Amino acid sequence: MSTEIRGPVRVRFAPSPTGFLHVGGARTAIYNDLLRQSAGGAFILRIEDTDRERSDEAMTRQIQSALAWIGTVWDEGPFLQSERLARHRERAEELLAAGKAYRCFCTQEELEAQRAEAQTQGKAFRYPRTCLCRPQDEAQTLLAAGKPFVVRLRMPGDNIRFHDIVRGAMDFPPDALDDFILLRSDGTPTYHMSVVVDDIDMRVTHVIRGEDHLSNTPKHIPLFRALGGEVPAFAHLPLILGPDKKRLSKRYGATSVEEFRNEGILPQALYNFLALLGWNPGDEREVMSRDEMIAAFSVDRLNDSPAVFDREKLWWMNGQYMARLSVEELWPHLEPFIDQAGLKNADRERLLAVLELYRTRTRTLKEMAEAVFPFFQDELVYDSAAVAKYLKDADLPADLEAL
RNA sequence: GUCCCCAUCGUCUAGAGGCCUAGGACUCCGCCCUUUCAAGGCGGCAACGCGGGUUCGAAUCCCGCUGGGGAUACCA
Repeated sequence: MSTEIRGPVRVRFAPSPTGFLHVGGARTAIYNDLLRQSAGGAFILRIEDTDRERSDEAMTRQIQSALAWIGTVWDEGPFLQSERLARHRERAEELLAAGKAYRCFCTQEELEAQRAEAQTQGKAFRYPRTCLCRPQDEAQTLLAAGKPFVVRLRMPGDNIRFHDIVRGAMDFPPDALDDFILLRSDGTPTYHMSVVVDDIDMRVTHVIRGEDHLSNTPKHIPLFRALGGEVPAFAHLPLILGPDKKRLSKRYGATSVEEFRNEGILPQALYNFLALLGWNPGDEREVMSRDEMIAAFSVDRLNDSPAVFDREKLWWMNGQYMARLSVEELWPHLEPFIDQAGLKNADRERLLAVLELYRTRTRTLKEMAEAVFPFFQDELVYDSAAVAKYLKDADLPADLEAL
C-alpha cells in the first residue's frame, strides 16, 4: 500500500532524558526530520522528563546538542513534559467527570497478587475492573476516608484497529488490553496520559517512533478518542540490533551519538548511515546528502525488519565523506582532534599539507589527526614526567631494528 | 507464561507471481593503476530458515514449525 505523504505534517521526537542520545533515538529523529523536510510542516522536540528521578537537565542539553550536531532541525520546542503536568492532570479529571475514567482503590499488593495468579494460570493479566464494579456509595466512602487511588481509563470493549505505516493493518482484541492507569496515586500523570495529551495539544499528525511502542498504540488510540482528539497516523520503526542480534547494547562499543563524535565520525556520515539503516531511496545510491535524502524520502520505503548496527560500514561511510571533502571543509570538525593530538601550535600550512596526505588514507578524524602526529614531533615540547612514564622501554624488537 | 512483531549473502539491503542463472553496498580475496600505502577501477567468494499448500509458474501469496525481537509496571 502506498502511503505517500504530501501535505504539511506535524511530527515530533520525544526522547526521555535518561541518558545520552543513542543511535536508535537518533535514527528515529532522522526519519522525523526527513518526513518533516520532505512533506513540509513542523518538527516538534519534546523532552519526556516526567520521570523526575531518572531525568537530568544536563542530559536534556546533551540530547539537544547531539540532535543539532547530526543535523536534524526542529521547528518547535524543546517542550518539557514536566512543565505540562497540570494540563495532563486537568484532562484526566475531565475524563473522570465524564465517566470515561474511574478511580481505582486497589492496592499495589492486591494487584501484584492477581498478576502472579494470572501468571501461574498461563493467562495474561488484565485489571479485573474491581473498582469499576464497586457500588457508587462504597467508592464515595473510600474517597471520603482519604484512601489513595489511581485513575484508570475505561477501555472500550471493541477491537482496536489501526493502520501502521510500516507494518500495515493492526488489530488488537479487547482482551489483550486493560484499563490502564492515567493518574498515579500521587496525582501525577503516567507516560501514556502525558504523550496523548501532548500529541493532541501539539496537533501531531504523524507519530514515528520505535517498535517498543507498538503495543502501547492500542492503549493510546482509545485515549485519543476519549479526549476528543484526532488520532494521528503511526509508523513503528524496527529496532537496531547489536552483532548478537539482540537489542544494541553498550557491550559492543559505542551506542551514543556523542561517542561516535568523539571517535572522529562526521555528523553527515552518521546521519547518512543511520538513515540507511532501515530505509533506502529505491535506487542504488548510498552516499547521499541530507538534501538528496529529503528529495528521495518516502515513508513507504521504511523497512519493517530489525537491522544489525555494522560499525565497519559506518567507518567506510565516514571514509567516503573524508575523501570527498577538502581539508578546509573538514577543518571545523577536525580541529578538536588536532588539539587533542597536541598539535595545536603546529605550523598551519605544513599541517594542512600533511593532513591532505591522510585524507584518503584514514577513516576517522581521530585517525587522521593521530596519523599526522609523527610529522610534527620535532616541534613538540615533551613533558618530562610523561617521557619517564611512557618512553622508558623504547627498545625496538630485533626484527624491526634490522629495518 | 500470555500477547504482538519480524525472517534474502557474515552485515546493510533491492526484490510488491514470470524481468532472478536472485541485483547493489560493507567486509574478505585477486587483478589493474601506482616508486610505497591509501583512494579509484575491474573481478571473485557468499543468501531466499524448514515443511506443507495456492498457482502453468513463488524469494514474492496462505498455513504450520523453527529462530530472533518487542510488550506485558502507580518506567518512559
